[in-house]
Amino acid sequence: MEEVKTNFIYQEIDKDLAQGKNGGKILTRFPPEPNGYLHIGHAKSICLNFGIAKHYKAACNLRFDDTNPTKEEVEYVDSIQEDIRWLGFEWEGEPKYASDYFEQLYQWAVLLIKKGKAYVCELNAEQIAAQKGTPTTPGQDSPFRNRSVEENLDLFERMRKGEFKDGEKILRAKIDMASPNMHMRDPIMYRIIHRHHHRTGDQWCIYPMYDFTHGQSDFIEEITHSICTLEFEVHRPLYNWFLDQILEGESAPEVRPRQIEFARLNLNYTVMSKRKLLELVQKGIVSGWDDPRMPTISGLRRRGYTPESIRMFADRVGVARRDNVIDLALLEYCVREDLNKRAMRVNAVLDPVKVVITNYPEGQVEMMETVNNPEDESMGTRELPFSREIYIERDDFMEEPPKKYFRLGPGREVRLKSAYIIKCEDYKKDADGRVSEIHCSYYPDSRSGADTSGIKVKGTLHWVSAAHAVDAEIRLYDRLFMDEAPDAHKDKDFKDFLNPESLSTLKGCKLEPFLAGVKPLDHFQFQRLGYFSADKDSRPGALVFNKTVGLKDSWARSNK
RNA sequence: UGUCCUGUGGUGUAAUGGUAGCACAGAUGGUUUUGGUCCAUCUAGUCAGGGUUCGAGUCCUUGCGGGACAACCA
Repeated sequence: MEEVKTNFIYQEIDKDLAQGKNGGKILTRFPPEPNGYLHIGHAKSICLNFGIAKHYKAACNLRFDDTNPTKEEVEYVDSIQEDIRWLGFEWEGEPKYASDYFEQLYQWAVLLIKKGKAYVCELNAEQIAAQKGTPTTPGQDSPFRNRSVEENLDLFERMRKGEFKDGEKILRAKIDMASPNMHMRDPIMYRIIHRHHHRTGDQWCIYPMYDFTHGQSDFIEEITHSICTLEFEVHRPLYNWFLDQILEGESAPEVRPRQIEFARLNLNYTVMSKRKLLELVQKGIVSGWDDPRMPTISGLRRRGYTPESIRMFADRVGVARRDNVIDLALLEYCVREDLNKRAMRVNAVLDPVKVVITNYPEGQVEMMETVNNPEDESMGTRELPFSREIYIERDDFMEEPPKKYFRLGPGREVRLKSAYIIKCEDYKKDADGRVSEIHCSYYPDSRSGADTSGIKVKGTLHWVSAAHAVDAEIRLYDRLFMDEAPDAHKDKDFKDFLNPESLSTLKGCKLEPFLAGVKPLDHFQFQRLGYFSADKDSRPGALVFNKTVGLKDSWARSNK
């Protein structure tokens, strides 16, 4: 039962299939450049490409677009694979690399030179920019545009041999310097970069540009549908032009890749460009690519998001061609939706205040049975220790509570979840006027599951037994940026909108003893608070939890 | 003052010439030993004008709004 939402890309593929294109074959690809970690925007693309493969019972390749050794690193290659697998997808065969095709690409470049469709140009970057024109004015031909084929061949071969320095020469396609499409104005095919490449080592000192690489790599792999984001739309004529050139005079191939663009994902209160995310990492504004405030896959994972929740999100945002900004609330909804059904309910008190149950026998401990997840009976039950002194949330007591406050206050009664009903008899304050201890009585005949007291209360509180509680550090997160579109302000840097309170670390939190032995990335609902999971920094005796997302809180909302 | 893309509730996304639907967000009520979940109800939309048609969100046209394109990045 694949409930894949339909979108225009599926419709285009269906049309191609109906026309008998590509021999009925479907093959997609996910083509990251290994120059950063994957983020939630990539997750949309991954779910789309792998989702199409799954829907059509076809496959999806993973191909690293590694044509720029100045930016790419093995660390990124590894993290990308880990993230895709974690999301629940498996690519076809071994990971592929554009660098696997360097020799073939070189031969195709030679072919273009021989056809008089490419030339070696000696203009520098500024000169090229200057003669390129603007979107509204045509460019001018390079003085090197009409070199002989022989000279171009010789020069290009010497470029490969390393006879020239970086930037000294480039290979350009000879198309049309007056084209209204800037990308058709004799685009650069190869540039000289004397730099070690993470896979080909020092074998090459010339590297093909994206435009001369991507379409041909798709062709080599027999990708049928090359799906990318909207900014590549203006590249499509060039994508097709290069394919036309290398296919000219050949018999028609079985598969001719087709580029289709869709609108990238934008999230409010978030930046999504790898360049900006890298800056946050490099400047130490966040702790790393996997900082739980980052919109990276690794950040979301550490934050406690599940692969299922991210896939659900990708499914719900849809795929179209118009620009969009998705509300962060939808992402949060998806993770709540998933975790609600799966997360074990436990008790944790983030900001503890002690309650002494004055009529409860000193030294007595009762084990209270409690359900692990009311949404899933199969998750069973467990026992919680109850004793004379417990902790409750400081928020759950008010000296002068308003009428609609259902929690504890002088003379008020509440249910302790899975335990007794208590009544507040008295409380103490410290020198600063802070409530330091609350004294309550309990109703022995109100025990959960065996309540014969007949008392009705409006509120139920979570709690932990003071003597049995384990301490933990809990990290709470708020959005990283205070502005809905931090990178959309012309005169301001996106970092001007950083939220100084995006991380708050709580120490001395009190957890029920069950939590002492949990593993990182196990998901829990801290009853009445939200979803949490143990951080990778967590150690036995020094527990650390991350708040993934809070529960919906209509009380807090109505009090705003 | 170019070329291309794109305009459907607050935010997304369907409707492929035939009843504008779904989700999130928001509001209200019910259930509840989580102020959660769940259930019910409500709010709110085709950018504007003209045209074609029995019938237009959809096709044509003219405007207007938004976006992309001038890296030896991808």
